[in-house]
Amino acid sequence: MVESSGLPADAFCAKCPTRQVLDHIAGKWTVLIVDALLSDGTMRYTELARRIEGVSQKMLTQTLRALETDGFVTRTVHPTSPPHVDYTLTPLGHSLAEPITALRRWTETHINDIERARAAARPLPPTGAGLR
Amino acid sequence: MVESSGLPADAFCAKCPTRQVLDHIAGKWTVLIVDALLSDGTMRYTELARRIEGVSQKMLTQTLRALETDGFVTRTVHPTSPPHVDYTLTPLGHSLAEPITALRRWTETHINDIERARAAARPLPPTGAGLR
DNA sequence: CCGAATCCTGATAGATACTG
DNA sequence: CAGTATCTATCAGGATTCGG
Repeated sequence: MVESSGLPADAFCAKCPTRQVLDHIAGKWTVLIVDALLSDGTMRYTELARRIEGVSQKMLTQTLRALETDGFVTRTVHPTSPPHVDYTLTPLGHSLAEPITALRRWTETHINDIERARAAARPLPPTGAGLR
Repeated sequence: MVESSGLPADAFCAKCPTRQVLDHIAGKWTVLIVDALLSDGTMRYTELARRIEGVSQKMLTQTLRALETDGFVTRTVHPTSPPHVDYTLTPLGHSLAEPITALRRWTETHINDIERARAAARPLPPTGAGLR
């Protein structure tokens, strides 16, 4: 597996472009956006905003633009009033959707085990999950 | 699939614990750490630091602790001098490794398509994908 | 009204230095 | 060796604003 700069794709190497892409994909909202578009086909901006609870307009726009430049979604503006913007997955986006859906599914399936592990790990967690 | 609080697991719902877990898993370093532990079995702190280029000590520690409380890795301290700490995947961690590895593999496989899309999208920045 | 850009502020990642 | 403490740069989120 060799990419255009002639080096092997290796996500463990900080320099490899794979790393940047992985960082995008691993982003908080990417999983949910791609997943939503996979199940619904084409969605409008506000449909996505409503579907993905808790996302801000800023992050939604920002993530969608990143997905667009990476070639995962296409953005179609209908010059109507009120404005109408459609987002849909490209073939590349569809192929990305597979591992991404697998990840969300895994999480939903194993949430019980994880919550049990959390309870067992720390019998008294007040706040601040990280180290501080 | 119903979790302990009696609600269906739904990552699209902001309240669902699945969301928090997904945020962890989708974190920048989690993918690389779990993946490294999968291939190497057991690794020491500095082995992980060396393997995963670009990770800071802070983020490595923080991510490892999160993985530990979520039940994905076990942390074993050998009371020797110098200190010796081993990290290894739990069975739950192993099962998580499958979708995570799939994601990294996908990225490494499709990096060509993505870079092509990026070049086509805008003759400008690769990483500054945010809106400005 | 929808989609998005801007400004402001609190949280978070990262670099560096220090410690048992 | 394996972290911790601290400081700083960066980024996410909220509110507001704007253009069609």
